[in-house]
Amino acid sequence: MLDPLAFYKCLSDDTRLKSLLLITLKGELCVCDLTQALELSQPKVSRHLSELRRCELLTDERRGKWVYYKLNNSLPPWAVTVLQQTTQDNHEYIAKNLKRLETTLTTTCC
Amino acid sequence: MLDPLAFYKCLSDDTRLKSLLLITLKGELCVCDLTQALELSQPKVSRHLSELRRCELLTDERRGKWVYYKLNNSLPPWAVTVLQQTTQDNHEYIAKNLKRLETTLTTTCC
DNA sequence: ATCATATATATGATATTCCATATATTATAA
DNA sequence: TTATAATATATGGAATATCATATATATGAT
Repeated sequence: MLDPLAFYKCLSDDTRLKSLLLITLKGELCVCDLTQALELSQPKVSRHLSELRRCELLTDERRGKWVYYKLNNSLPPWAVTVLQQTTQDNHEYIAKNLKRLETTLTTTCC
Repeated sequence: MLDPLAFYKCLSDDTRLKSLLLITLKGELCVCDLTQALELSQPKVSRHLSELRRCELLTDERRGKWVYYKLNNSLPPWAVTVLQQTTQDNHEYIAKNLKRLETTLTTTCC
């Protein structure tokens, strides 16, 4: 049931941490949203998201062509607190990506 | 001023995470306390503590033969919250080490 | 056929570990 | 007082393990 070490290993990579914080903030995002927001290759983003899914931090849901990721509903409360607190107090860390996310979301995404 | 990625990289190793949680719980501990509690080699513990100091999560203070480590007073509040919340809700993760800590602390430590 | 996403493999980069040794402090003996 | 030993901690260097990346390819939906 998610030990803290596995959890923090997930947070210890730039791509995964930013993805988690953006998803925490936005509720859910698809792979292409994150690919654009983070300015990274699709395989790279996909690979990290799949790891976050494997560790049960995220769940995925396909809707048409897109696959949306959101926080796993069964995350323990302490983990949710950690993600929310980190998101709240580190806005600069994701500011640039958030901005890109917002401008590409208004236009069509992928 | 401590970015979240650097912080979580520090928490992504078993030795470092357990050391941090034990120190969060106990206030301060010396290297030999941790060496015994974690049942690890002295150089291994020392190396990880020195990294936590380098990243400014911990500060050290020599008192006689012993070097005591505690949480850095200038840790940002969100980081303190994360450590406290993690310690509180993951007691099983450090239960065995805590027990060892308590039995060796009563006798002379090193 | 096209678009979005996932995976496999090879490779490179980083982190971790161990062993031996160095330094620092204290205690003890001559 | 100096010399020596004992204990606590830190570090250099080599061996190993772990992780991240790019490229190529595969799958699945429209």
